[in-house]
Amino acid sequence: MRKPSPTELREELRSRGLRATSSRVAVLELLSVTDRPVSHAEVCAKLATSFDPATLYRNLVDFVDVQLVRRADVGDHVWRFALVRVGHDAAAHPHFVCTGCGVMQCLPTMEVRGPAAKAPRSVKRRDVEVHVRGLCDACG
Amino acid sequence: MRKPSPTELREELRSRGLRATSSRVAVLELLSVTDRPVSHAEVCAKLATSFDPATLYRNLVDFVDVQLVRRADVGDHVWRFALVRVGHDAAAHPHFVCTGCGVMQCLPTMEVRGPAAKAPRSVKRRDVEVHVRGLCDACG
DNA sequence: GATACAGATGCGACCCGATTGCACGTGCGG
DNA sequence: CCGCACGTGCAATCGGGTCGCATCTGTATC
Repeated sequence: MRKPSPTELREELRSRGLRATSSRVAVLELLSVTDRPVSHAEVCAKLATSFDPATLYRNLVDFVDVQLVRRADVGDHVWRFALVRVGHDAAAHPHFVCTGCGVMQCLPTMEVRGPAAKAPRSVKRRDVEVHVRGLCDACG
Repeated sequence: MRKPSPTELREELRSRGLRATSSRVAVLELLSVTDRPVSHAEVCAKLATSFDPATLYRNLVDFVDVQLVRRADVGDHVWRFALVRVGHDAAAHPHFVCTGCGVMQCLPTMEVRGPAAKAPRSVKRRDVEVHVRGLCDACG
């Protein structure tokens, strides 16, 4: 993951209507250089010496509110936060979720199909996220 | 959902190596007559006048341990417990999960397909659960 | 049936992630 | 460079999930 410059990060924040505070820049940078969803606890582990855990939490929630970040729950009762990357629509393709360690991975070549007769409207609309849940090779 | 007789429930428990206590019979009956995953809180709402919440919780995890019940997290940070029904393999077909209210629904006609080239082994093995996450018609 | 004991229960305590209230601090539009 | 709306720090709360321990009970055995 490319490390964006502080200026880029600030502009990204400002363009979403958020003030470019130092904690937000730090959190956003952390997310930018990490290619997997991270939990609030992980963010704290990296940044809690500089910022309050509640602040980091609110930063993450703020990012979710402005759609900079997606909040995912992998099944372990811990929210994970991952940058929404341009050209990467969550609804576009399934994602593999390891039920052991929580890592997520794109499955760009796969798709869900079949008659959606009795399915909810959101399925027919393709307005859904598909999670393929199992053990990753490392956990398996 | 058919209501099984207490004797059937007791035998089911005994056959799994669990003692047929009154709380277990009550919880198992509740699960048997409910066709959607229920949370610990819901079980408590029905049975807490007769049994301790911690007991009900332990009953549920006991059931999970002996594979009588499946524990599902729908994304709201609340475990849901659903009876494993014969002839209903969770890996067999996708399940729709409402991200609003948590109801789960089978999508028996749908399937995930496509080249699984870079996918984890568990995907190739089909040893995975597929969740289609979106809003149900009621929440939509 | 009576008995013994492994397993189950009830109660309370505790952990930890999530969330919020409030007083103080600061980014940034004017 | 000023003011204030927005953000932060701190502490407290809340709730689901878990566990320890003393007591009780389902069951195998006699």
